[in-house]
Amino acid sequence: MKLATWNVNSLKVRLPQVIDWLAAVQPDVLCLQELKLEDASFPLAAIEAAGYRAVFSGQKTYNGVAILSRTPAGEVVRGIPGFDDPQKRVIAATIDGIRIVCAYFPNGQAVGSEKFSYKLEWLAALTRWLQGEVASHPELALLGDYNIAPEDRDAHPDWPDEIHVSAPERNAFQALLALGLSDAFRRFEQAEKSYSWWDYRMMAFRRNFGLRIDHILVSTPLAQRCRSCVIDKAPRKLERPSDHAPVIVELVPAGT
DNA sequence: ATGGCGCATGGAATGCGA
Repeated sequence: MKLATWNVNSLKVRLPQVIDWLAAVQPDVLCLQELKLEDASFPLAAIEAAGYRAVFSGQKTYNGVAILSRTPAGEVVRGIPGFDDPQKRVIAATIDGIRIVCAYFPNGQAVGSEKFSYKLEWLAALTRWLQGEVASHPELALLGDYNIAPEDRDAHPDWPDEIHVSAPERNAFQALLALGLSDAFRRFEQAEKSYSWWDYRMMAFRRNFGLRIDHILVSTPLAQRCRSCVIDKAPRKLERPSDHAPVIVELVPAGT
């Protein structure tokens, strides 16, 4: 079973790439972030024609998240319960017994800014909510664009000591791990300077001037089933790419 | 990184992302 996440930076622009990628990679679940479109504009017909179902929480211009899956999604939750937020950043659903949480974490803009405070409040609310989710759903995966590079090795050595790598953000990431979650990518040997995002400017992708900010955290029962976790750089090499690459985790069947 | 691009909105110039 394959679970994946991809910040597409406009589903309208990236739809052909998403359809091609589904056919090539055949994930069972794909979490999407930054749809940048309203629910009424969600390209459901094209996704169903590709053999997938979808649940989504869209928004004009900014944000917007979706979960695509081969099998039906139940217990759908939009947003963080108890955290009133007009920004559409979270959708959760249960698919084949696994609680899938798809999240587009706030950027934060600059350490100390108003948006940075929002990022930390949002992170605290997410963590609080997930504590209960992990307890009620032993098999849980949190997939998305975290906008946090958890360790120094997750940022290019020349990346400034600012947003995405600050102590409060990294502490918040550790608080998610403390729920009993595990970074699937780090369960395996990986190349040095493995990143999932590269700025469009400055030939950043060619120079590999990037950050690893797209993650898949898994609960202990799922961690034991992880066979691999990879960042797929192929879509970043296409014409008009998203600035993010997809991340894929492969699970072996339960009880094997 | 000083900025550099890409996307959305709206129909030019600006805000935002990371």
